[in-house]
Amino acid sequence: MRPPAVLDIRHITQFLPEAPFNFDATLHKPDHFPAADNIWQPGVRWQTMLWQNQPLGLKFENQGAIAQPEIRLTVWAKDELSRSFLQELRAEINYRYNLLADLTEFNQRFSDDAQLGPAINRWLGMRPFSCNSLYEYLIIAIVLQNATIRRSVQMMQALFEKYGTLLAYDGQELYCFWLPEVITRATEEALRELKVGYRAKSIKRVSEAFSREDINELELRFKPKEDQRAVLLGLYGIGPASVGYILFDVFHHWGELTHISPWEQKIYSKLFFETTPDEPVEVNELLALFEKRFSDYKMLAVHYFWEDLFWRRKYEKLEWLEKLIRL
DNA sequence: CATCAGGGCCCTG
DNA sequence: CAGGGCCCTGAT
Repeated sequence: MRPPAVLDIRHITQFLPEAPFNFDATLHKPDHFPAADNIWQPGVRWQTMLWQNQPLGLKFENQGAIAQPEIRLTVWAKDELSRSFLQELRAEINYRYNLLADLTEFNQRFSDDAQLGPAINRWLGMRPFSCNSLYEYLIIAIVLQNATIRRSVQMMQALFEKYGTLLAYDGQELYCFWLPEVITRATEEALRELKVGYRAKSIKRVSEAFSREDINELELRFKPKEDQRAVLLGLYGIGPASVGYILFDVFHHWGELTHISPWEQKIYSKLFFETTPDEPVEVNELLALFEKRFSDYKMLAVHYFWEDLFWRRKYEKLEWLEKLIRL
């Protein structure tokens, strides 16, 4: 293992998220697989970030409360960072972590919903977030395809060790993502050695597309949802399931829910129809229910149910759920 | 031991 | 639009 790059330049800055804001439920998603680029503990998240070609070490600390939110962000870097760099970084973090998103309408509209209301109460101020760039999220999506959790974790770790940068800051050692060009220079065989299987081709071709700048993430943010979908589907190895996650997590379309995979179908069936896993409710019926009850907020609503479930799983064993999660 | 479906997607017919 | 193939792995 290469020695870590030590980051010793430090900047401290403060964020004032829109209230209500739930720090832990926003910055930690118990359903995400663990990865070597972040660590969470209550009130703190360490996260690496590759921004404008600079590997950064971030540390988010909760300094407020749900009604009076305040985050202290410490940024570690190798070199001195310019004022404009830090300003743009701040804007990017506000965007990726949805810190300024206004949840008022969502909270009010569903506070009386017998099922969603209590979940909103428990997780008031929780937002979806993606700490990753679009390119990075695409790599994660590819690694998730047709694999168990354990295997996704193993593939991601192998990719980090081979192509990422190990960073040391604040007493932590975490990997940082690579630039697409790095994978462009790798052969498909070299990728296959990391046990990513047929995904090697997708990882390489997506990296090539970003290296050529076929896709400009910042521009794509301002395009209509269906244009975004079409662009993403045009990438080799990226299909409707991956795109669904991206339109929600990366592009913040809170009503995007068009694809439900078999394991998710079984969990939704249990949550909304009390069915047994061997006889799940039809996907179309689930989609119709979500559309009717939550319309343009349906994925955000589902996010609340989903996270609620996985937070519970952290502290109590839910036998039926364990059987449905492919570890 | 073998077979199979899968935290999908591509390609072919 | 249906169905086979693909890296692997856990379930049966």
